[in-house]
Amino acid sequence: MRTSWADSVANSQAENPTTGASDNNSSFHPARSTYVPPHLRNRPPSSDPPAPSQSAPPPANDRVGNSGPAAGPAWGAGSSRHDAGRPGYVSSGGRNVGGWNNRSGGWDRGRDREVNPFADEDITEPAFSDQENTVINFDAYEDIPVETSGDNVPPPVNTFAEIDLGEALNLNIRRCKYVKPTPVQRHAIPISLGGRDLMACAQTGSGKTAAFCFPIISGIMQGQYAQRPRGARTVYPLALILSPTRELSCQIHEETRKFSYQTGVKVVVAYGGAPINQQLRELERGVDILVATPGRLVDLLERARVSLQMIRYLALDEADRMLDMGFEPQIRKIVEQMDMPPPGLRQTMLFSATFPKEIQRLASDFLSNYIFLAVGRVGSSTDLIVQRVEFVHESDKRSHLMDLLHAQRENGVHGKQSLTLVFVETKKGADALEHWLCMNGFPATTIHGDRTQQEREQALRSFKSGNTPILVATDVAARGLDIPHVAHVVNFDLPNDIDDYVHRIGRTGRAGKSGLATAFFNENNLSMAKPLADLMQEANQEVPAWLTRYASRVSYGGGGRNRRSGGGRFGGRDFRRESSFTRGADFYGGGNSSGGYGVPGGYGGAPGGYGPSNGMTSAWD
DNA sequence: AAAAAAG
Repeated sequence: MRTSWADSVANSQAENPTTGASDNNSSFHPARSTYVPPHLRNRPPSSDPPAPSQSAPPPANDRVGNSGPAAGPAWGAGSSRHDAGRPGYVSSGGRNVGGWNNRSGGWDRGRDREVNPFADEDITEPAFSDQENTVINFDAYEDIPVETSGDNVPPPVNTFAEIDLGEALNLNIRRCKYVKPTPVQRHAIPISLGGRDLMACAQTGSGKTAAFCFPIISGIMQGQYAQRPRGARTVYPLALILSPTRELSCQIHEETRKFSYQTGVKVVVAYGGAPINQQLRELERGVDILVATPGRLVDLLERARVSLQMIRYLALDEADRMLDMGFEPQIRKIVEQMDMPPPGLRQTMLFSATFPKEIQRLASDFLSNYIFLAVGRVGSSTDLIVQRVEFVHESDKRSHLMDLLHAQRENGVHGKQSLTLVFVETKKGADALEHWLCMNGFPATTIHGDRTQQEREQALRSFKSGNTPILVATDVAARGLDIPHVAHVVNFDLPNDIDDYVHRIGRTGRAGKSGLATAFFNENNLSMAKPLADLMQEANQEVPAWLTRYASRVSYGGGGRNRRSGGGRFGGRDFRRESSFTRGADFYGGGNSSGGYGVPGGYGGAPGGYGPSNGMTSAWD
């Protein structure tokens, strides 16, 4: 019933044959007609054993790694490698014997208890049987503009096969049915494998988690890390992944577990609102990658149950959020004031769909000689999301929402209602709207920070399963959550920041599928008129004339913080490109005129600087 | 001003 891996390729090619025609700015067009899936690549004409069937995961006690029929086909000798400068790598002539899975630490005994994270795949979405839709529509990503800046940017890859991620990880990639890397993965993975720090700005739903997870897992598998101290009850993770909400941390954990299945790399999640004792027990069983929200991590650090002194990889998901006003002190405490190795001694990766310049400036404190990567337009899935704005007075919002929901119910696809995510401004407002919807016969639930963690997770489960096809949410659900089958995002209350809008609408149109986003605009949202109109225009959306009129009245005080003015097509642009020419002392925190971004060589004509003629590559060139 | 994140 699931399509096979090869069929997925065929399907994704057949589904959307015309996508490539529109964008004249793209300079890279992978030769789709000659595409060969990774498991068929680099294969000598005969003699190699067949690739394993990805529809039949091996039993849970399957031997790990180097032996068995899976070894070989994906890594032909002579395929290009990006292992330069990675300490500890052992080249093994294309057969990956010996370089992998020889970590010390001896918790192999725990491995046979490792729960198969792929086992419950088919029962998690009982309401949706069209499994082929879970395959990413790659053609939707073919023509995406890419911009990189920094010293010696490693070239992108076109397939997973040409990256030496290791047998066990590649097997998991196949189990996940990832056919080929998404644009952000194509660029970010070689950068990370090259040992470089990275600030990456990529559209919502484009596979950022895998982009930072694969190099971490691969690096840990290869690393000959010194025996970690075994302090009384302290654990010493090698990698830390931080995210701004508990649900997102959960999701990253789930995903990372799949990627690390039978690799010997242990992933543990820690977040607030859940009993700490169970998390402590998990930690005591060993942890290589710790996924956490900031508050609970600080708690664990203060109890000395976790030490960061062995951290080799730090990833901040939704990094701009993590560094905004509310979170910044906590993040600085974790990254700068505990025992984490400084930039240069760890590898740091920051990911988000949006990256305002002022946040980039803060973030550069955490980075060393980093590469900036921007993939896609205006931080959004743009073309895949149809955006509508309607003028709705505050008092009319509920009845207007009901009209939308009625229409959607009647248009219901295949008899089942598609999922609708409704964003509101306040927690009280969320409860009130949920109650009203339920009273009016619409099965709704709500997620916000005043609910218990149990309630939050239950709400999300109920929504995902289609049991409660309407979810009323505050911004707690705005970022990162990957909820399949969200057909419609309603901004019942518009946010005050255009970046929040970008993240919210990004809950639909995921994995290359289309989606609809409707915003209710009224006199309370005047400050959003211009940023919203600009964003929609850049995304080739139809902008109502009335909104353009509001937008042209420039007197609204900039409350919407139109960071994109003059910003052009990219959701993110490397702030170093501008600051290196303005040289304002305020950008450098005073006096620190060359090393402020960890960029050796400064900004002048020196080799490795940021002159327009060197140290920069771009997909446009 | 609101949201999130520790209990």
